[in-house]
Amino acid sequence: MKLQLQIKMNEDLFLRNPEHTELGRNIIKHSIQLIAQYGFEAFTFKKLAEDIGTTEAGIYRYFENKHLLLIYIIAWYWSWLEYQISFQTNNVTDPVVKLKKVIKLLATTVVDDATTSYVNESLLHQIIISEGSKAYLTKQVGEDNKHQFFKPYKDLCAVIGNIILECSPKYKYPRSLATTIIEMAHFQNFFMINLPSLTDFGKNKAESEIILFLNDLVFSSIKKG
Amino acid sequence: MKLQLQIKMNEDLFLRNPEHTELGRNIIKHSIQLIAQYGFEAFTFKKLAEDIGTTEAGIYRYFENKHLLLIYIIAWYWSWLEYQISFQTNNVTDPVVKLKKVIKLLATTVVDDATTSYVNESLLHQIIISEGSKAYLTKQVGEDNKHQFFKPYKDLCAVIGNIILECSPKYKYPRSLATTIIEMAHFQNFFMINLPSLTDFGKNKAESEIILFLNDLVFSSIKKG
DNA sequence: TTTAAAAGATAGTAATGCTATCATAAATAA
DNA sequence: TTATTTATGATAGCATTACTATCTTTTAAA
Repeated sequence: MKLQLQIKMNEDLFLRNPEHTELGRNIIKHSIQLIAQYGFEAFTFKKLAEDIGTTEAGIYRYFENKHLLLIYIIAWYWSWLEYQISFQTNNVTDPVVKLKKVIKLLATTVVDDATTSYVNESLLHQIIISEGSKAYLTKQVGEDNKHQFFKPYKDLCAVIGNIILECSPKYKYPRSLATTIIEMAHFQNFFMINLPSLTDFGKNKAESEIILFLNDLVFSSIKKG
Repeated sequence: MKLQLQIKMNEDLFLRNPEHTELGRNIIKHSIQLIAQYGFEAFTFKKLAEDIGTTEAGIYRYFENKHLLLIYIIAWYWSWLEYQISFQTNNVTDPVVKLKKVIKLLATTVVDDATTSYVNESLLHQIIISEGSKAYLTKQVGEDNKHQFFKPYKDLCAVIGNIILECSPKYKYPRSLATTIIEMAHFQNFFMINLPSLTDFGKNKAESEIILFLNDLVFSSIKKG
């Protein structure tokens, strides 16, 4: 049985739907590779076009600019991750077990998912860590938000917030704790690799330790009164 | 009694020390204003030069590029904040009281400090919130780190980590918790203003609630076992 | 098989991110 | 005080980036 996972993306993100054409799928695939390789600042549509073997103008027919392309692939990731979470926590009744699974999913380097042929989730996870917050840390955040570009991130945050409430119905800050888990799963990873003295994981550089830290943080917060 | 607070900056950050000349101090002053106004991406040396009334080439005599200028002003802020913390927690013996003061200092919008004539700390605080992580979320982070550009941030993290250990000597993740407090003090603020559904502070939009959240997070983590 | 949609090829333009040079003003040392 | 270093101003230029426009050819759906 071979399944293709399809994620419905916000139409305002693109001029032409990249999923519908070979070139479009190549834009997604190669932009993930190039952003992971060069970083978002040094990534240009010209390099992307050369990498694909098309022209700059060709890319502009799909995406207005590189910022919207970044938001696209990041939004795709959050949607994909929400699906992963709902899949992996399906039939799990204990919310504590659910929350632990969520933390593990957030903090673990993803393996490439074969049901999405042109997206390399592993590279995408690296992009989320290094470039993820650049999607919203801009002056246009308000405009972008009006277009609902951050809905997948918000939905994920709501899902996690609800699991937190299942664990501890009286906990006062489920959403802020959810964003804290999400952001810290990535920031601690970035720091561990690049600025290890900002963390307590410099010696082993193991994701498992980030998971232990996050579990400790989350469950001591929500378990008490 | 009039005091001038002087912060010793890393010499590798600039070509010519901006503190030593009128133009240099203008570069710092106006870059803080313009980055706060336009955001870092839209900020250019040309706009800065026009704003000051000098030429682009003039700016380049002080800073190699805008990324190093950003690191400069952010590093300045962390150094200034570490000084504020050491000043405000001086003579405080109870580490819990100290840590609460630190959280408050991190999460509260700064008022302009008159002892630093050409730096507007209030605007700088806004820049830290929106642009702070862009200083290190780059492909050059390793190179920049070799030059010790992030030392002020690391020092602050160490100071806070030590206060955490004073509170709870057996706590396992003092540095990661310190970076979590620092980053979340700013991210929750950004979210509260720009993407409020990612937080639990959307209704009142009050910094005091972020402080309550962080206090709850931190003290439940370190108080047990 | 026509015809519309997508892609390729090429050009061009304003802004960005620099570097270089030469003249002048201001500060400092001889 | 003069000499000379140091900082600034003024101007030019250049490669890259971030687009927009147009025209032709290929591909694919009606």
